[in-house]
Amino acid sequence: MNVFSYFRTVIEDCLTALAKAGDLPGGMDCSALSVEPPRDASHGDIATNAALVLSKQAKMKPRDIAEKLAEALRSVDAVESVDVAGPGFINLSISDSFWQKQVQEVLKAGKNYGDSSLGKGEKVNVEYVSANPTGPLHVGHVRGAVFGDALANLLSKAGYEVAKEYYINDAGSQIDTLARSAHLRYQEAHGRDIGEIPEGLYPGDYLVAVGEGLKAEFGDQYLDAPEEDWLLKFKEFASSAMMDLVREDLKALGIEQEVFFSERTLHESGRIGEAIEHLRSKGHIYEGVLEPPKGMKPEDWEPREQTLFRATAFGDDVDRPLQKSNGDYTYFAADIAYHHDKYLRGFKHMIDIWGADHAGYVKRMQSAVKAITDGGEGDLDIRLCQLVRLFRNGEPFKMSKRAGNFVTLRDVVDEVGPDVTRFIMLTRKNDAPLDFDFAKVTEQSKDNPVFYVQYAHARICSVLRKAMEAFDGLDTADAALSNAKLSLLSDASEISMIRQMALWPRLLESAAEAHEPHRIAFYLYDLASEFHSFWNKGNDNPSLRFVIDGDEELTYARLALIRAIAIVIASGLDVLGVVPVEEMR
RNA sequence: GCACCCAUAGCUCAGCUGGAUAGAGCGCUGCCCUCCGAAGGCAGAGGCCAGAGGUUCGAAUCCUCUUGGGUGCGCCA
Repeated sequence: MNVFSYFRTVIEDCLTALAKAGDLPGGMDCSALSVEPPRDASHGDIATNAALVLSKQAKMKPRDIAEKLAEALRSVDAVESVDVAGPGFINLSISDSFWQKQVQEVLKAGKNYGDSSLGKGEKVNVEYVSANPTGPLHVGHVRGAVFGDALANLLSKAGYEVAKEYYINDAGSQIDTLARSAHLRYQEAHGRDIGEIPEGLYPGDYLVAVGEGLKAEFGDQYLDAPEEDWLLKFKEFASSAMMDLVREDLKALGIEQEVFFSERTLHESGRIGEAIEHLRSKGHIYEGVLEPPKGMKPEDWEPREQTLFRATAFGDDVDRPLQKSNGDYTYFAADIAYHHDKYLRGFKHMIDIWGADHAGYVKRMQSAVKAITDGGEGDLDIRLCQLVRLFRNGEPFKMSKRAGNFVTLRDVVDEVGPDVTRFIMLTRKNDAPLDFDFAKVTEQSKDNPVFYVQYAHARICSVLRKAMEAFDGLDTADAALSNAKLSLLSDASEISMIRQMALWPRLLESAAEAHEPHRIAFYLYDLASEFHSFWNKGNDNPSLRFVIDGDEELTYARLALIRAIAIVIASGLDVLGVVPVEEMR
C-alpha cells in the first residue's frame, strides 16, 4: 500500500463530504493537490497543501478551508491529530497502529511490496549500451549499461511492459577496420610475422582469437586474396565474434538484453529507404543546401545539395542530412529507420541511453521520432550519462588508448565485482560526472554506501539467525512473522524506521516517473541508516536490542519489523541489479 | 557564433518535478566506547542555493538575461 496515495483518497473523500454538506464548492480540480511527507518531522507524518491549492477555486481564504478540512480529518480513524500551520498547510499525525500495520503489509506482499500500476501495462523500449562491435566493452560503457538496466527494472516494477534492447552499430566503416584488423590476425594465425599493428587498425590482442577462428573457418584461402573477396565474410565473422564478447561482458555485469538489433539489416532490407519515403510522403524531406555552421569553419566545407530531413519543423536547430555524397545513408538515417521499427513493434514510449558526448544528437533524434510516428504520438526520452573518472587510492588512472590497453568493463567487474560496480554507478545523477576509486568502493566502512546498505541487510539476516538460536523452534518465515504482536513496536525509532520503509512505494513511483534510478540508491542508504541507528541504540540500551532474552513476544515483533526492512532493501537492490548479501566477509 | 548539460556547506554530492527553519557523507570541534551487537557512537559549528530580474499565496526547483565550467556542431558511429 502506498500510504500517501491512501491518504490522498482520504483527503479527497473529506473534500467531497464537505462539498455535500455545503461547506465547500463541489467539483473542484484536485490535480495540483499534494500529499507528502513533510521535510521537518516535527510537522507530523503527512502534509497536504490542499487548502492552498483550492483557495482560488473555492474563493475562500486558505486558512478557512484548512480549518474545515482539518475538522473533517480529525474523525478519520488512522489520524491521531491534525493541525493547520503556516499559510494553510495541514499536518497529519498518523497513529502508531497504522504504522505498525505497514510492517504486516510488507511481510505479506514480500518483494512485490511497492509494485505500482503506474505504467498501466504500456510498452516501453529501453535501449542501452549499443556499442560498436569492434572490441570488448570498455569502462566508458559501464555506466550507461548499469543505468539502462536499472531503469528498465525500475519501469517494469512500476507497471510498464519493458523491453531491454541493444542496437548493434555494425554497418559503419569501423566494421571495415575491424575486418582488416582481423585479417591481419588471420595471417598471424597462419604463422606470418605481422610486426607492429599499423596505425588506424585495432591493435587489441582480443583479435588474436578471431584470427584463429578465421583460420579454422576459412583455412588459408584468403591469405593473399584481394580485399573484396574476404571483406564481407570477415566483417560478419568478426562482428559476430565481437558481439559474443560484448554479451559475455554484459553478462558479467548481470545484464541480459533480450533484443539485439542489427543496423546492417536495416541497410540490407531496404528499411531505411522505406522510412525516408514514409517521411517524404508526409512532406518532411527535401533536397537542399545547408549553411555552414557559424563561428567555426570546417576546412573542407563546400556547399552541397543533399537529401535533408526537415528537423527544424520538430524543434531541432537545423535540418539534417540523410545521405552521404557517395549515396550511402548517414547514421542518422539508419537510426530513424530503427526508431520507426521500434514504433511499429508497438513501442510508443522509447528511452535511449547515450554517453554525454552525443548530446548534440538528442534534438534531431527526438524530432525524427515525432515526425515518423503517427500524429507525433511517440515519445523518446534520451538520458545522457556523464563520464566516469577512474581513481586508485585518490590517484587518477592513466590509460593509453593507443596501446590498446584501455580499462575494460571486465577489468572493473573482475576487480570489484558486479554488485559494487552497479551500486556505485548509481550513486550519482546520470548527468553528473562520477568518480570511481577502486580502493574506496570496496572498502568496508561507513563511508562506502554499497557496504553500508549491504551491511544493514546482512545484519538483519544475522539477527534472525541469532534469534533462532535464542528461542528454540522460532518460526521466522514471513507469513508467521506477519502475525507478530506489532503493537509492541512503539519506540520512536521503531516508528521512524517504519515510516522510512513506508516511503518505498512512493519513491519507486517518482523514480520511475523521473527515469532516475539513482534515487533508489539514495533511498536505500537512508533506510539502512535508520536501521543502523536503531541498532546502535541497542548498544547503550539493551531493552532496544532485537533479541531480548526471556521476551519472545517483543523479540518476535522486532524480528517482523527488521525482516520487513530487509525485504524492502532487497527489493530496492533488485531494481539496481545488486544481490543482497546475507553475511559480510 | 549556435545548441545542450552543469553551478547547493571547506570537499564530494542529495534535495521527493513549486512547499514550511535547504539535507547527508567526508573534513573540522567537543564528548563517549575499546563492547565480537567487530568493520565505532553521539553532539556541534559550517549556506546570499553563482549573480540579477520575472512568474505566485510560496522558487534551490519554472521563465529571461549575465557570469563561470563541460560537451557537441554537413557526408564519424
